[in-house]
Amino acid sequence: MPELPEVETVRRGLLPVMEGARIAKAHVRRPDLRWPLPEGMAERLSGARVVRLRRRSKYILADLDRGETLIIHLGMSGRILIAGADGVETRPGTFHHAHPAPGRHDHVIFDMEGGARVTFNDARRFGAMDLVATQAAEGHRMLVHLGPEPLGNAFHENYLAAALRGRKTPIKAALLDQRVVAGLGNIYVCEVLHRARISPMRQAGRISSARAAGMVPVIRTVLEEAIAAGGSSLRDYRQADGELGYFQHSFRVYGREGERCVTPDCGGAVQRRVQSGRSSFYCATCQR
DNA sequence: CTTGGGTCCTGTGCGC
DNA sequence: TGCGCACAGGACCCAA
Repeated sequence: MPELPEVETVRRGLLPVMEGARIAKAHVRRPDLRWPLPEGMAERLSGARVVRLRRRSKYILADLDRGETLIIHLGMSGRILIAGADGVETRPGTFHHAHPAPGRHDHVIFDMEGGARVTFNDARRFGAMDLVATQAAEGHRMLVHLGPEPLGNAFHENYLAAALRGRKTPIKAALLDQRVVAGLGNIYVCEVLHRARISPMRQAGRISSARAAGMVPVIRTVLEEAIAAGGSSLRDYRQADGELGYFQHSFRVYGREGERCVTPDCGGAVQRRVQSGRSSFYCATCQR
């Protein structure tokens, strides 16, 4: 899926068309995403104004002026595409021809006041949406167990060291555990561990407090660099405006099996190994 | 409680 | 060119 940097990039792309704007009409074309969409979602969204577009971990939250919040998760393959209002009224009475026909995996469409169209597209349908009272959003079952935001103040050296203490699971799995820290996925965990020179197989609880603490600034830096680059474009993921992010060019290990390790004076090679069903890319020479 | 594995779904790219 | 298989950014659910 899009991980935190990609979701943040999507949110930023949506800001100009969604925040402060009214959803003229919402269309649900396929209600069976990961879970069934909430009852009457299209009707409840149509006519509502988005007062704020937030992000929590890999979730986008749209607070509406009706006291409800739309929660969106992109799953593995979810995308949000924006089609501008350009050419909407090529000539009078042709509004319905302004946007091309929806594609096979365009499951939810928001036609914004002003003509822009926001489309949720998700081939694998691991994505999810729910619409709940804004007051209840933080306590939603998808959000309530999330750990701290890695770019927020609650995520700090002492916290991470304590969170890993005593854990027997490999550090790779611990960092993927959204209760430990919220927003990392397979790619960024691989990148973080390489920069921190920690083996993905090392037991989380066997990392010294100092080294555990040292991962905090690495996590922040990797995520901030990725956000600044507009996220990573891999397979079908793109920014909301269709532009490609370019952080994938900055990957040091992810997808680089067989290449030389880029750590100065290391000389090792990047290896791939499956851990609990996910590929870990790492250098066995400098990651310990 | 923690941990590991299977599962949902579709598309793509590779080797033969 | 066609076919089958491995693999893909997530996270829930259940068994041990």
